[in-house]
Amino acid sequence: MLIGEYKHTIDTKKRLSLPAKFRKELGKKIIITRGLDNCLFIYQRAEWERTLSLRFKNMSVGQSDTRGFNRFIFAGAIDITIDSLGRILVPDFLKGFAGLKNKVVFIGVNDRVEIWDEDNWEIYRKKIEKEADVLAERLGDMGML
Amino acid sequence: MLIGEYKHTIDTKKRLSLPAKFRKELGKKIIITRGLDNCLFIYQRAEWERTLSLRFKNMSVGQSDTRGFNRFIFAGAIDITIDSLGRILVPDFLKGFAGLKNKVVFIGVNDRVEIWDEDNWEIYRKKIEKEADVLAERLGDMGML
DNA sequence: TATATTACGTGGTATAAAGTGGAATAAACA
DNA sequence: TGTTTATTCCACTTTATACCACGTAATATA
Repeated sequence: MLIGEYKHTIDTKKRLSLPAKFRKELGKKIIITRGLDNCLFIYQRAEWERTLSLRFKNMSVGQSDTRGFNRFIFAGAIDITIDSLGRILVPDFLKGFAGLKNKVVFIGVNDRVEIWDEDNWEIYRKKIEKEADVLAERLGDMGML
Repeated sequence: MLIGEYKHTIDTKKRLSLPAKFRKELGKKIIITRGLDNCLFIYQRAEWERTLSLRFKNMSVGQSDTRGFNRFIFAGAIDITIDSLGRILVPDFLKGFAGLKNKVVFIGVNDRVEIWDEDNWEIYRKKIEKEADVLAERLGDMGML
C-alpha cells in the first residue's frame, strides 16, 4: 500500500530520487505515464500490466476518443529502472507535460505513486481538503466512516 | 475502547509521545490520516487497511471526484511505528494540515484517537459543550432526560 | 499522611539512513 | 577525433531513528 506525501527536488541532470518509503513496494522496474489532472503516474511494472494495459487492450479501436486515450496512455508511458541510489531520470516530455520545475511532490495513492509539481499540488490539495467534509459524507453513505 | 483527553507537546524534533493509556490498544503499527474538523485521526494499522484501503483497490480512475477522494485519503495518510518510548514522528504536512503547534491534545473517540491543536480543541470543546446544554434542554422538554 | 517506588513525559546525544550535489567514466553524435 | 550527452560512482549535508538520562507525576506501601 502506497501512502503519504514527500517533497523532493529534480537536480540539474534531471535526476529525481524516489522516496525511500516507496522503493521496496515499487521494485526496480517501474512504468511512468502521463497521468490525469496534470501529474505523472508511477506503477510497478507488473501492476501496470494487470490493471491498465489489459483494460485498454480490450477497448474498441472503432471510437475516436478511445483511440485518443490509448495513444495518450501508451505513447506517454516509459519503462524506467531505478539506479543504485534509488533515483530515476525524468525525460523532458514528461517533465513538460506535468509542468515539473525543481520542486516536486510524490504522493502515494494506494496502488500507484503520483508526481506533482509542488505549486500545482498545493492548489489541488487545498481544493480537495476544502471538499473533504462532502467527501466524508459520501464515505458515510457508503458505510465507511 | 479509547477514551479520555490528554495534553502533550511536540518537541523540536517533531516527536510526540502517545498517551500511555492508548498504547496497548493501538499497538505498535498505526496509521495517521487527515481527519475532519481540522484534526488528525489515528487508527490501528490492520483496522484501517481492512476498512479503507481494500475497498478502494478497484475504484475507477476515470472519474475526477473519485481521484480527488483517493488522493485525500491515501496521500494524507502515513504509516508509523511507535518507538521504544511510545513516541511518534509527526510529518510536516500533517502538522500543517491540523495546524499543530507545540501543545496538542489527544482525545479517545471509541475506536480511534484524534490529535488536536490545543487552541483549536479549546474552541471546539466549548462549542460542543454549549451545544450539549441546548441539546439536553431540548431532550428534557421532550421528557427524555 | 509521609515516604518510597514506579511509570510516564520530555529533553538531549549518538548513530544510521536518506537526499542532494558534484566528479569521473562511458556512450552517442557530429 | 572532439564534443556533447548520458550514466555510474563517490562524498557531503541533512534528516530521521534509536538510545540514554533526568525530572515530574502518579501510585503504592508503611
